[in-house]
Amino acid sequence: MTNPPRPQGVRHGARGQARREEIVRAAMEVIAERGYRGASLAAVAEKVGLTQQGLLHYFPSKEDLLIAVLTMRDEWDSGERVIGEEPMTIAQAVGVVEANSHRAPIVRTFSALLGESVTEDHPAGPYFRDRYRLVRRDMAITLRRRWGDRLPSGLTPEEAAPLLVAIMDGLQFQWLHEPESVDMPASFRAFLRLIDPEAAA
Amino acid sequence: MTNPPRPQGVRHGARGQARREEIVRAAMEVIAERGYRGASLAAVAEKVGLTQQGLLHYFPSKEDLLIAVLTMRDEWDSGERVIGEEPMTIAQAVGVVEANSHRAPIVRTFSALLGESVTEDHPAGPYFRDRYRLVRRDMAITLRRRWGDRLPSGLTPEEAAPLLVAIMDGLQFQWLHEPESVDMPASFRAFLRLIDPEAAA
DNA sequence: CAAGCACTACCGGGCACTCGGTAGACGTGG
DNA sequence: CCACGTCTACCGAGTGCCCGGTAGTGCTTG
Repeated sequence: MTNPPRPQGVRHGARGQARREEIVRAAMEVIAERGYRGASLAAVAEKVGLTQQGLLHYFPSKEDLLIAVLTMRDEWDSGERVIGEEPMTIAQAVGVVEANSHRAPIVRTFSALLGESVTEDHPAGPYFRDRYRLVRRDMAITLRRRWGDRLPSGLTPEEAAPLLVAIMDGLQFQWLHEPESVDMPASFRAFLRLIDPEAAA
Repeated sequence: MTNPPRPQGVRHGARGQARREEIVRAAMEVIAERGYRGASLAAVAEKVGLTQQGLLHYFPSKEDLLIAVLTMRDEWDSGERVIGEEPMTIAQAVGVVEANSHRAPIVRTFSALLGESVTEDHPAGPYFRDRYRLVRRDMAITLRRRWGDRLPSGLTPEEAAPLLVAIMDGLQFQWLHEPESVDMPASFRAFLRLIDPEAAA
């Protein structure tokens, strides 16, 4: 990882960086509760014991805060992997789904953002478009490495990749709406059995 | 007073009903552009050549308007079928996906609403929860009628139903973000091949 | 003392919704 | 046939609230 460039404008010390992370986490919570549009800076500020204007010291605009949330997610769920370098394995994908099933608030945050992002000129629009592009490409690579140009079910990796991504997103919405009726990890594994009946994942 | 009045408040004539439909369509457009939270009554009113107050004459609150949008969708895509009576066939599902791929604005409207609906106390929350419940149940029935208790791939209808629903929702988000990179109907058919390699849809 | 940090005070605007009206269509009875 | 009351349709003005963002000021700490 290269040296993180100065955000812009104000420079922040070590203590400031910790505060920034605290703020981003609070922002994720508020977004989970009310969406990005419904999230007010004042509500985020209150969670970390600041006034709205104090918060604006760290993030000069609401959109900057959103970008920080999105960025943190990338650093987060990429875990050890360096983003855009080595795609995650199928086993790792199962792990992510499993982990998500214990982190409703975070899943809610990004599902809400995904939904909003399809509206016109939404600040998270480009993020999700680029992310989908990347994830589909990586997933196709992963599938090809494991099964070659034809999956057991006869699909090409390029056909299956968008389906895998769609399943993950789609299951999250059903699960968020009725957790007791949808077993997300089990459903995901069922889908993997669809791809390869032999695999134990 | 003793006389139980129409739903509440104002009664509307035939001309009024036409106006109401016009308003609901305009509301769908505005929601597609800015989400429910971002949609202002004034913007909807302007689209149909009314003031915001004139609009409130037809729908006493913003939430009432949302409910009308949701209701219209049910009447709409249920088409000939009576909702909750006869579940749609696989072929009909393919038809819906095909049709959706030519109706980006409507897909955008409901994808945006689905996203928002996972936030706390969102007025569309109960709608989507009930809808998912119903659609999963119906889909399981459809799958069982067609393939019995085990699909060719070995899954039970109850395991496959949430996956089918998830695929439809998930593909929509990818497609909305990059239509030229995602062939929604083709992907959906690919998924059906996953379920039954023999089937031609 | 300067930079980081957080505040008070303020602003312009948008929001859903209310109140109180007006204009026209329509049916009824004198 | 026309006055009258009622009903639908709509608008102008206003209310209270919340929003993101700006300006300026002072505390604290390395």
